Amino acid sequence: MIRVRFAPSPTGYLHVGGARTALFNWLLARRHGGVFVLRIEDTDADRSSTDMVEGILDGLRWLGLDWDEGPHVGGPYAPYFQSQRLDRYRTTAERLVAEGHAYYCYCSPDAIKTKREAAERTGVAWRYDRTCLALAAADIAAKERAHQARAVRVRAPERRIGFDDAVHGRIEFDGSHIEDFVILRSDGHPTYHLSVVCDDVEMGITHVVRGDDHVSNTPKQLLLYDALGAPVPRFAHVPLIMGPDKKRLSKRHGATSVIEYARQGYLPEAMVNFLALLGWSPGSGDQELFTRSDLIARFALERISGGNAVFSVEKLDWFNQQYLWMLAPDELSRRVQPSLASAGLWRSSYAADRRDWFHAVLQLLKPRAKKLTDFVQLGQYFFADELVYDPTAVDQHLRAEGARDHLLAVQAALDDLDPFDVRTTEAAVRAMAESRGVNAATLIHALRVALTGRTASPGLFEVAVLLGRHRVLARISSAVALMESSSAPPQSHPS
RNA sequence: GCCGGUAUCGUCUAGGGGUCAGGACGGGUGGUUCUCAGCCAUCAAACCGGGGUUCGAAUCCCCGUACCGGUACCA
Repeated sequence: MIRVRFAPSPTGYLHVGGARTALFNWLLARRHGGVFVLRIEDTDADRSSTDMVEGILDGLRWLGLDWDEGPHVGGPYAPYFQSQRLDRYRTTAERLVAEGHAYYCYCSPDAIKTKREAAERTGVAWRYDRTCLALAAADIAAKERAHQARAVRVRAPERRIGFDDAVHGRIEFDGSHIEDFVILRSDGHPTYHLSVVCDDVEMGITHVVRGDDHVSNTPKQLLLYDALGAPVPRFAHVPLIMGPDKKRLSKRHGATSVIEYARQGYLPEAMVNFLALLGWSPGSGDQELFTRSDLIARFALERISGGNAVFSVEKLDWFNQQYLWMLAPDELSRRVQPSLASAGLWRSSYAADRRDWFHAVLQLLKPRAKKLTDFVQLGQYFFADELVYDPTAVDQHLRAEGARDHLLAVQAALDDLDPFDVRTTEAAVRAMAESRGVNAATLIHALRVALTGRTASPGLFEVAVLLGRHRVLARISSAVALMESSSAPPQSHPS
């Protein structure tokens, strides 16, 4: 039975890199009918908070990565918060000392820091000098009597140590580079190495899938597995996600939190598809779009790329657009609702008697939308009573020669058109253009600005019909009024 | 500095001793058209460098270089 875990430390929101690591773990578990454990690594109390924990859980829920054991759901190895497991780490550390795998170190962090800095100045690679390993029994007794603070260090053997990584293959380290590292701080808190290994062992984790930044920690943890007499899991170190400048992805590259992408109108299914293909590929075939079950069926650690990958918002946008288009009308309207609501443009009738109309509008706008939030801007003239005129558009098409008369004529023609549909409105406008001796485009452009306030929109006649005769006529009047009221200083809008 | 990892179009990648080095995003051009988007067609764009091994290397080996990560009583 495969057991994997995602073990975030709640010092921030769920980062896209963490999200992808979680996704890979989840895919592996689902692929093999295993268990996906969520464990919170909050041993660093200063930097952790319960708000952050919930933020991370929200991110995972949004992506649809459900965990089988962990916060809220519990499980046979509860608790799943490391801050509630501190006694186990302490006990384990004591056990390692008792068995001779570790020893107490009374050196103060400051003293060590001083030594290290001195060593670095002379260009020598620093390792803890084992001062306390050499302590005589009497010295130790004296320090104990004085209640001197002590940390626990592992006694690192001088042998080559390596492992077979699922993505990188064999990775080996020379023991001479591994120092006697601290596993239990003098305040009784474990360091990362101790807590991960303890928990991974106790929770029966079979595969450790984590970021590449952990490869150099692995030999130390291998030592711990060995000292504990525990079976070593299979490791898979997945490459990091970078910004467009190839630097570690950070806020200055844009959003890094998955929840931020949710807010920006991205769909979780698009994010999952995008993230899955960032550093992983199913191999054969040119397919880019994968459903969740496709991904589960094809996922394999061995197909994860070895190199870092650049996060491309452009490609994410494309995925999002693809998934947006696949949404059924009802589903699309349900998902667009929050964006419209926060812009103050949502009406409950859109889900009731005006449902069909609303669906038709979304359908018309859809090819122009990449994100859910795009519908706010794209559909402003459908959803708001007050039209927002783009000054450039007004200058260009409304203040044009004869525009006023053209619009008035079109208005009259549309007034008693029956029926009022795409075919009839188009025919009427084109006929009007011909009788007035102008290009149909001239009338269409002016009319578009009058109806939408802008130069770009879906097909003008589709827009007109969905707006409805009443609003069309009214907006033409408003446009004419606008021309008359502000005709004196035509285009005097500096800056 | 030391240790570890990685190197195929701008980006994500497929491939892997003999291929026209394939796809996708993005970009260019043309078409459709009332604008925008979309759609259709089409183009440009890559095997980090140097040595080997081999009939043949992008692919295997070595050496460089670049980039990324680590080098804590952070995780």
